[in-house]
Amino acid sequence: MTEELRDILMQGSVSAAEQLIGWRVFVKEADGNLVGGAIVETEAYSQEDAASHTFNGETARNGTMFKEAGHVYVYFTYGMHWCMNFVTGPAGHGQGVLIRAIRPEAGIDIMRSRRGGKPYRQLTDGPAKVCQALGVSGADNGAVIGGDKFVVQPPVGDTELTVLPTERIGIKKDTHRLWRFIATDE
DNA sequence: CTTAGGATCGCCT
DNA sequence: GGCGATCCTAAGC
Repeated sequence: MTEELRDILMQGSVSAAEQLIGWRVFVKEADGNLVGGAIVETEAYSQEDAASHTFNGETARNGTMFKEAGHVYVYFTYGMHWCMNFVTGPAGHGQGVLIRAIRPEAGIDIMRSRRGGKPYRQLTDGPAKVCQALGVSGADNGAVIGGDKFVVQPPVGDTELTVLPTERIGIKKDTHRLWRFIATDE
C-alpha cells in the first residue's frame, strides 16, 4: 500500500470515505489480470455510530474492523450477501469505509459472468454486487490492501470528481449522519 | 418508474 | 428468537 493511501485511511472513516471516491479498487485473478474499477459510492462507519457493526464493541464477527488501517473487512448479511470495507484509523478504533459501488473498468467480462449476465450498469451498483462481481467473500476477510488479492490505485485523468455527501442507505439508526459519499458526474 | 415482498442464515441479546 | 451496512422479481401506476 502506498504512503498516500495509508495517509488517507489513517485520517478516519469519514474523511477517507470522501477522499476514496475516484480511487480504483481491483482484485488480482489467478492469471494475474485485474478486475475492478473506480469507486463511485462509499459510506463511513465508526464505533460511536449506532449503525456500525462495532458500536457495541469487538466481537467474533467484527474483529477485523479493530485492526489497523489497510485491512479489508468482509461481512455476510441477509443470509446471502457479502460486503467489503476498508478498515481506517489506528488499530483498536473499530471503523471503516463500506465500498458501495464502483464503475467497472477492468475485467468487465469476468464481472458480467459472475453477475449472471446482468447489464453493465447493474454489475457493481451495490455493495453486495461489488463483492459478487469481484469474487470477494468471507475467505477474504482480514486481508490487506496491497497483499495477494487487493490492489488500490489513485484516480486517473485530470477531471476532478464532484463528491456529494448524503444520508446512508439501508440502516435504521443514526440516519442523520451525512456519511454516504457519491460521485455526481457519472 | 416505483414499490412491495421474499429469500436465507449467522450473530447477538 | 429477532433481524440485518441487500438484491431480485413481479406487479402496480
